[in-house]
Amino acid sequence: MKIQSEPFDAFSRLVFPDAIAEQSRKRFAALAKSRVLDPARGKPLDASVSSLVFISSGAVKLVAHASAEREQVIAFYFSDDLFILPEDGKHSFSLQALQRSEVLIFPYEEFAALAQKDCAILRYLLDRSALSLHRSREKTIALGRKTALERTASFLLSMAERIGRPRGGSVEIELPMSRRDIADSLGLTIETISRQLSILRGDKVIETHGRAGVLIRSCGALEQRSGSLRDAA
Amino acid sequence: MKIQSEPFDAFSRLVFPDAIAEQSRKRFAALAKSRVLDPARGKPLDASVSSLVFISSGAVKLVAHASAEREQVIAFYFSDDLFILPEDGKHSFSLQALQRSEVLIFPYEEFAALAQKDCAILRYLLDRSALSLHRSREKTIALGRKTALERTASFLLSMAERIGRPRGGSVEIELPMSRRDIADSLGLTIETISRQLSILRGDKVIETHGRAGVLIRSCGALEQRSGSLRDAA
DNA sequence: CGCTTTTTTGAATCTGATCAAGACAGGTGG
DNA sequence: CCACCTGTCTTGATCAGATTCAAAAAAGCG
Repeated sequence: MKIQSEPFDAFSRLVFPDAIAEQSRKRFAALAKSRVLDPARGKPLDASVSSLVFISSGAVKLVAHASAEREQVIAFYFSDDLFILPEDGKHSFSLQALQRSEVLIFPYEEFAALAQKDCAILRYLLDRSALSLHRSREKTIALGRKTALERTASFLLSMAERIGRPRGGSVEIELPMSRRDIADSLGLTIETISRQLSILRGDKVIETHGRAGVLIRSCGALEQRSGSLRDAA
Repeated sequence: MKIQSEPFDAFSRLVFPDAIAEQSRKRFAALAKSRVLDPARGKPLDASVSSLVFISSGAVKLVAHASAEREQVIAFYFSDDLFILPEDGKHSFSLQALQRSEVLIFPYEEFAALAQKDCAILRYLLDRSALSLHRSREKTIALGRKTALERTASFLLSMAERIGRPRGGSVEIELPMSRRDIADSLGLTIETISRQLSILRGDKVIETHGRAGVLIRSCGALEQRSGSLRDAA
């Protein structure tokens, strides 16, 4: 877990072209609010206006409150992710830390207006936005047409890709989120998540170590259980 | 249903700033493939590469094939909508017409590269992309945490907003999609959709006329049944 | 008007939710 | 260092909402 001493510098290196004027950089910096989010503390984000959020370090969840007791995790985000936090509309949204996280928050409209002077920045935003959209569509498929086991397998594969550490033929994951978070992300209950993990454990596809540790022993076996296209053949 | 004699002109008026150079316009035009999609004909779109699609007239569905017999409708698009058709990855995607539709197809990478010379165009793309993302996230909430009745109510409200015609306090909708399409969009079966519509009809919230005609007699009553936030209060 | 396709309705089944105990991890204080 | 305590996770039994299977009714078309 790397700690950025200067969140804005990390953001700068990723988003800005090398040639950007120092003055321009400063205008963006003036727009940024830097925050440290802690899992213990309350809800950090007023989503009264659409924001652009950059995760400098840590891990967060974007949560939608469907109603009083129903929460839906829209997405998980990790270091170097950049995404749009929507303003509250039919549902209310909030950003919650899974672990201590450093984030940078920009008002979306102002940022886009400023970026309109430099196409490279807009282009970067567009591509990140397209990636978010692609992931959201994959989630739609999972929630709409996959069984509990398939959703769980897909989730593990997605986490392996994003935060896993390859260990020979296996992949080791340290899950920063609880079973409840996983359940709220997959549209299931914690009990169901636990049962699916037990099934995968029984099939020797994964090992679990403590609450957070997961070792994927066979990505192939997991893919077969994930309900993706190639398996239908 | 208006018919555009010149799809590219319609696209042009929406996307390009007035000041765009004629030469630049021509370069975009050279990139565009114009197609007429028909419901009867087979699958029109090779999604071998990411595309940008503009619906000049008509109505289409973006479908993901989860596996042999499982289809998920990712989204419906209507006149003047602009969106990204993803290339095939873990799942395969296709675009299918709900009615005769005129569409414009651009290769995404080439379009974005060309647009990089004009920030206003990139900005338009970004905003449309953000809208797609927002709709996709709303769908995630529906599929993850809503009951069959709530999903059906949300669907009708969304269609009322996008293609409905206000009639006093009511809204009249002419649904271009079949029950199967609705079911595939909401992650349910056609039987369940039919049952939910019957319930809403029984409650005098809607009337149905033939297959396609729906009259929302009370948007408020429908919102109460849609499981959105305000109702929890 | 008759034929095909889509939609509606009904009954049985099943997957995942709910309710209810236990087991385990991991932190705290003796 | 270990016993205890708290919150999370796992497992089991029952329940409910949506699916599946089956058939009838309605819509749209030639």
